[in-house]
Amino acid sequence: MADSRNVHNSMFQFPVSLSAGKEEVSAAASREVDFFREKINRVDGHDSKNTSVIVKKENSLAEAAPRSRAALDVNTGLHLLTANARSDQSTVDDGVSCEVDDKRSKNVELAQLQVELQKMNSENQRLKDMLSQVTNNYSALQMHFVALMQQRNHGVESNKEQETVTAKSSEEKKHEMVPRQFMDLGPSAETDEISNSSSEERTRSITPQNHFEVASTKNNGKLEAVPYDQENSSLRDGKRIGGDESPESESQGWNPNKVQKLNPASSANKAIEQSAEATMRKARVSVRARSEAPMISDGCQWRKYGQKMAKGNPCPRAYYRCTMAVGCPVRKQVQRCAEDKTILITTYEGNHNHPLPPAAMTMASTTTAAATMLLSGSMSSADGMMNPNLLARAILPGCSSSMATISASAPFPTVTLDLTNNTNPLQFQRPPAQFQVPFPGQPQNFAMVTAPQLPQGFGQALYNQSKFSGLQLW
DNA sequence: CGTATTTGACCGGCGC
DNA sequence: GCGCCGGTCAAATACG
Repeated sequence: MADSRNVHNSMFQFPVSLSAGKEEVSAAASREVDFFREKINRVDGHDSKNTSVIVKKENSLAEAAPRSRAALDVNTGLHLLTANARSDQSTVDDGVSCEVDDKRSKNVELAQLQVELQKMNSENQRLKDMLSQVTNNYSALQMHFVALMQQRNHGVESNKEQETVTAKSSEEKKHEMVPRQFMDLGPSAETDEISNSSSEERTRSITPQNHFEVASTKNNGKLEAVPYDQENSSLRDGKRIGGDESPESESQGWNPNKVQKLNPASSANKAIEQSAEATMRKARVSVRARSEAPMISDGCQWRKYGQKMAKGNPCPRAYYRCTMAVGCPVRKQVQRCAEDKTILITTYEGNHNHPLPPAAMTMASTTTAAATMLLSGSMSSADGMMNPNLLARAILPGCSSSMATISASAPFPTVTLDLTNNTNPLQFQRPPAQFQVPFPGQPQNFAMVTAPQLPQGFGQALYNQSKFSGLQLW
């Protein structure tokens, strides 16, 4: 619980501290299509549909202020209010005779209202935080639940999968009794099954946690030397209790092969988790959205490091890496759809090793959730599609239908989130091995991205989820 | 002048 | 082994 609390603290703090940065990012990327701007504005503007709890509060306050100011006075203890109310009354009843008093009382009333407003804002913020915390806990629980469901399923039919998965090294083969060892990026199952950790560790592992200092200090500027993402780091957390925090072990996660060479005496558990990390690194989440801009704005800072002509597509593919933190392993590819150049395909890879502004957390949590869900259930072609519905529902619970595609085809498992509002999404890019999953539409908790082109209901649902769950995975 | 972007070179994986 | 291809690097260039 202590860890969990710390996580919450950090999560609630960094959006505030980074809010200015977010604005800068948005300003700098003014030409980008900012999918989250609308949501942010709505957050600030207290969108009524999405923030029902908060809005309820605000509405009641807004209405209460003019109507029953006396009642508010009782609550706030501001005696001036009563006087103001009386002065109001006098203004109505005897406005001509007391002009000076009326002016003064109006000023006082104004000041008092401002005080009230400030109080309400602070309380609103507090409520927001509380709600985020609750949502976060809920999300963590659901993540854990999904992981456990996958775990149960794999417990039944994991032999074949394990043969495939563990064929990579003899060391790993020694641990065939450990289900989901390779496919599980979810820290929860890892700690559950391998380290038999306590519930406290489990809670921490499934709770978003950042180890930014570790990640940033251990790398020397080379992205390849930074295997860390938050989930991986939290995954490691369960193991790191053992005490191995050497930079060498840090770098091992990036390349499992190198791991074996560098540290032949490493335990199989390590190999397992390193493999999982490497797999997580390869997990991809692709977002399709209509955009005239060269790149969608997802709240992060990106630096272009390459551009290539991809085969079969006249449009070049641009490669970006996240520059919000030194050594952040997250990269993304941006490419226009060959068939429909208005569609921008953004593929995210990896997890951020740093706090994100709220706008970025929307997308980031989506991709992380997608990747985690995908990898927790799709590491082998036979098993990966075992429960696509579960995965899909976890990632995109608010989608009505045909909004996401889960692909376990080579080379990397990929989740594609289609925001183009097409009735037949991904018809061009979907390889035969891919799955397309319809989603029953009950908004739950995972974040999602939205685009201006989205139908209102969908956008709202996504916004609902993203606003609160954006905090949960990062 | 510092930072970001461009772009050709390079590298590793993979199929033949 | 060779060539193709995707991805990355890094020097050159552009930009503010």
